[in-house]
Amino acid sequence: MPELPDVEGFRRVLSEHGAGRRIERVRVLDDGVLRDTTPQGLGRALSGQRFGEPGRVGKWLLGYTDGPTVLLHFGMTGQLLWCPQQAEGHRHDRVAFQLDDGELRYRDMRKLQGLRLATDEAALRAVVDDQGRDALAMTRDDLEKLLTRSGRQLKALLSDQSAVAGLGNITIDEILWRARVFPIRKASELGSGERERLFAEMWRVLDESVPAGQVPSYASWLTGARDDAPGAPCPRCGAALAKERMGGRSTVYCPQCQPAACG
DNA sequence: TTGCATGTTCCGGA
DNA sequence: GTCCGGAACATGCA
Repeated sequence: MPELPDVEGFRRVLSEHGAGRRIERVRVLDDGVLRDTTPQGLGRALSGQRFGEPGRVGKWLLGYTDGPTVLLHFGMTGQLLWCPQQAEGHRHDRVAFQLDDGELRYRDMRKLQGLRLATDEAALRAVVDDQGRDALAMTRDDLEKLLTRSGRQLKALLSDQSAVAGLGNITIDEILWRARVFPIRKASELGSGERERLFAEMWRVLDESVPAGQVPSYASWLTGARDDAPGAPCPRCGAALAKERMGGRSTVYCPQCQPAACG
């Protein structure tokens, strides 16, 4: 699940329930998600601190406090939930930040990523500086430069978090399908009309997804048909959708709307 | 039992 | 240096 829109949703959860509140205690239920700290270290660093207004860069949620910053990455299966007191536990709860009337729980089945603790500016920078311009902050000019200067395949380029931060597999397929561009076209070989469509559709997909806290599954979107690909009809033209591995990721596209040859 | 999954990182090779 | 594919990570499901 977690791509930029999802992480924006988790940021809202942290903002609504955590900002300005004191962390009474940190419960680490599975230290397999701690990347550069220990249960004791995390507890010592954060207990007694107050959460500030959280931030986000790409798929990283930045949990600022009066002191250190806790950085959360959700991998493919992570979530952040607000659980009032007495709420039942879940087998995939990994870390819980206890506040006075409930707790914020980091839940993650696969533990592909996890939590990091940044105790100073340099540690925070180390993570943030690896990220490219956040997709939501990208201007037309930013994307223009990125595309014209790179000979890489679009799918791979847009998946690269150091190039554009926040886009994930589902979002990228959706954007490329709406812009009618074949996923492995070389970025620098796109025409100006195609670059313009890419920017417009990136903006539209994010604009509709961010308030929803996920890339929504609509019948008129590729998302509504992709689970049944290959073979499911393209919501736009009815041709059979294709599903192939491109740029190292499973990719769904419409051979009719997104022809491999320049169009 | 096998293959696949919406993420990232590391490695070898072109 | 750039780019690509493949494997690895941990877990559940069809």
